[in-house]
Amino acid sequence: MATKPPAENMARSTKQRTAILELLEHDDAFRSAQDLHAILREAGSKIGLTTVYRTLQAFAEADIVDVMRLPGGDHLYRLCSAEEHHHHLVCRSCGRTVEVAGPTVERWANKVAADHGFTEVGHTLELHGLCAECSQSFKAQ
Amino acid sequence: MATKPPAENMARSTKQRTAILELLEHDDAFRSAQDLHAILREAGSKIGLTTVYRTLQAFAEADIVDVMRLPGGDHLYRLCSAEEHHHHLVCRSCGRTVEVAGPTVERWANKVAADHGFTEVGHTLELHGLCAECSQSFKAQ
DNA sequence: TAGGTGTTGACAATGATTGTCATGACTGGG
DNA sequence: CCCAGTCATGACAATCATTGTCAACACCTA
Repeated sequence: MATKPPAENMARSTKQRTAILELLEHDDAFRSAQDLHAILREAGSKIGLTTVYRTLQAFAEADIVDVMRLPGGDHLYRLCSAEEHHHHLVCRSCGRTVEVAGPTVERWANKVAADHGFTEVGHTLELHGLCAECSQSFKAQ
Repeated sequence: MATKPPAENMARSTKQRTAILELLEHDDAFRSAQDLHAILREAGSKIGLTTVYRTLQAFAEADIVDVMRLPGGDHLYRLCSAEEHHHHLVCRSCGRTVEVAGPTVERWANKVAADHGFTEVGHTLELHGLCAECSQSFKAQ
């Protein structure tokens, strides 16, 4: 897949934004702003941490990336293919991520909410485990 | 319900721990450590913020309270009645909380995980919306 | 190419949470 | 009932991700 233009609703296309996007495209795991910043600096970029944060935020608002929260509270970002609502199944060893549609959960959530008189219901759901490969390694060991 | 002794696996029972527990017992919404600290100080207690944090952490580890994370990343705590695994349906206006069992979700999560070769799967799920009462208020307005 | 405007980046500021450590409060044994 | 030993407390400093600020800069269009 070729690098997309940074975003429709962001006024300008800059080196920094392009660099961040490219990085995300070659990565199928969630990364933190700090991670991405470190990688970019490592690669010789002079990009600022503030910019990385701002850019990722903008991407998130534009639905270009998905955000997830670590137990510690940090934000992780990942380029997402699916357009519609979906959830993530994340390997807690290698970070590999699978996108999962969850019509079952949506229905369940709506029903439960209705049962209790709640309206305007949203939900957050995350699955985490060990992917096939990492399961192997652990077993081998 | 009478105030329970602070905890089986905490060595000592102190005024501070009892105070925190009592507060949680009279509250059916999630509260932050800072909130609880503020309330206790308001009520004349000289309890320290550090203590509140530590106590809540200990309670959480002992499964005396449930923890949830705000989008901002803060921790919220609430005394929980159900012993088994369950989820929460939280009103984002008044904070009222309903405990919800989710066998449907558990099953779904396990199936999805298995389909992708994942093992040792866990999940986090949260429902948030407007409770019946708050829905009314908003409509009226 | 020139200018206006959106972006950047260094730095300071925020704010929740955690670490530290001397002082103080429980509890069981005598 | 009192004492010692140990665990808990609280004031304070330290962390650390994230956000705010603002002058300097880069992109895009005319």
